Amino acid sequence: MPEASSPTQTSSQTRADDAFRFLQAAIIKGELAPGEKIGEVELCDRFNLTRGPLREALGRLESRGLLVRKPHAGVRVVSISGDELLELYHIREVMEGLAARQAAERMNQKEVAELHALLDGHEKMVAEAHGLAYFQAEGDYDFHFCIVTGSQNQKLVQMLMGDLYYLLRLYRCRFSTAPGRPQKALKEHRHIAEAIALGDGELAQFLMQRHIRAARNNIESRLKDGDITL
Amino acid sequence: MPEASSPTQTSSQTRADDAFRFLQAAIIKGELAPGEKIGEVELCDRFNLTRGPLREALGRLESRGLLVRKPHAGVRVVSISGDELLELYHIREVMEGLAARQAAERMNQKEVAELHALLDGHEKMVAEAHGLAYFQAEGDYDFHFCIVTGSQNQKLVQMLMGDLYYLLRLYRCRFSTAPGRPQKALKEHRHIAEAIALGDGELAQFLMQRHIRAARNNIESRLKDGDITL
DNA sequence: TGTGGTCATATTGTCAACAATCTAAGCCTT
DNA sequence: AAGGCTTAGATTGTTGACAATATGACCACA
Repeated sequence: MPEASSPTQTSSQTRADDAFRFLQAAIIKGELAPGEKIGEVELCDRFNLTRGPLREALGRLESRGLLVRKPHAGVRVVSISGDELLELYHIREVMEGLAARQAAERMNQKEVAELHALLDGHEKMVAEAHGLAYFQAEGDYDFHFCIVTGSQNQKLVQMLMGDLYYLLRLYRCRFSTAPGRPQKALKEHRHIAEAIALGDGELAQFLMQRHIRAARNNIESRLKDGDITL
Repeated sequence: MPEASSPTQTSSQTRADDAFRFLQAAIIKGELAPGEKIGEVELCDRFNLTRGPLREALGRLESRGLLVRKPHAGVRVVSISGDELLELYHIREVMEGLAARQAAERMNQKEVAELHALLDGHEKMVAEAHGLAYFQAEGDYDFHFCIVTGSQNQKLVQMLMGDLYYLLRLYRCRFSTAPGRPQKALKEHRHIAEAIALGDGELAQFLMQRHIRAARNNIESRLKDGDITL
């Protein structure tokens, strides 16, 4: 069992917050593997926690879908099937479509300029990777994150960030990029950003949905081809 | 402070489950009012719980958006603004649209027949209320619940049931019915069910989205007219 | 060898006590 | 009267011990 991310002292308000962060990071990094059964006592030893805050963190991670808890029997890291992954993409499609529409209606000029600048940075990145990768850093530098935030629909942000994104991140690095896909994805991002800049909500929604549907179709065909197993 | 729902002994697996159920019911019934600050010790006295399971229940309710917790400062029942309510309806529109589409693709003939029977029962109910109300019991007898379940998209069910429906139920009984609206809503339900029976996912999605948009528009105009304050 | 029963141990759920933090009341100054 | 400071008490967060439940090892029997 490799040693997990080292917990360093931080400015969080509660130990439960710490616990949540440690565990989530360990899950996303695969240090706690999908399907793996994990025990409270072991986790407490490993992350230097006591059971109270740990249990609270487990509850939060459960509500995010990252863990599956069974009363009296313990906790497993979630493991989702190919079909379930595709269902997540269906949900993502409609929700991010809505986010793009609302972003088009609500983002101001400064924010739109920042979005374009973000894409300029991404374009440089793709070029440096010789078109072989389009890796987006998490958080503020992620295109999708910026659109969802730009929707200014707090509940939508919360649901996507809380319920979907972390779950999807368990799997994202599994999909090596199809040839030419980074440039294409970047172009699609550009089109979406342009629709948003024009305030054309309907078009932004349409383009975002198409973009995510393309990703879903890609995953679906690769699952069928047996290129990927989950 | 009126006495809350009486906790009766049930067959749940943990006291945390009990606590969750008691509290959720009290919130939905308005016994714990929107915006109200609630204290752990008081809740323990009231529901005959200890703080461990109670805190776990509070965490779950927080993740469902029914409570707002602030570290070291306590818990409040959520209170959402008119704008926030309308945002929820936007989300509901796209997600239930997806649910209707997937239900059209996946529900079998028996399930579709049950859906029609459900609507027959609703029609009788509306007639008995002389067109003045279209009250749907929660759970299995709720049209929307049946559609979402019929989508067979587990994550979608979970997100709608876990993140949206209970929140919306805090507010539903606030909206007295516009004249003629029950019959209209029932007719819209019928159309949706017919599209599902035909397996026409696109039409089912369109009709469901229109149905929910109508509800949102109704709420929006009444908020603007000052008919309703939250 | 396979199946069922028993029991010890490990693990999860709960409890009560202690620690940490916040809030409101009281007092003093302007 | 209003504002600021201090402190006691209330409340929330954590801890460790005990209770409840599940699991796996071992044994007996067919």
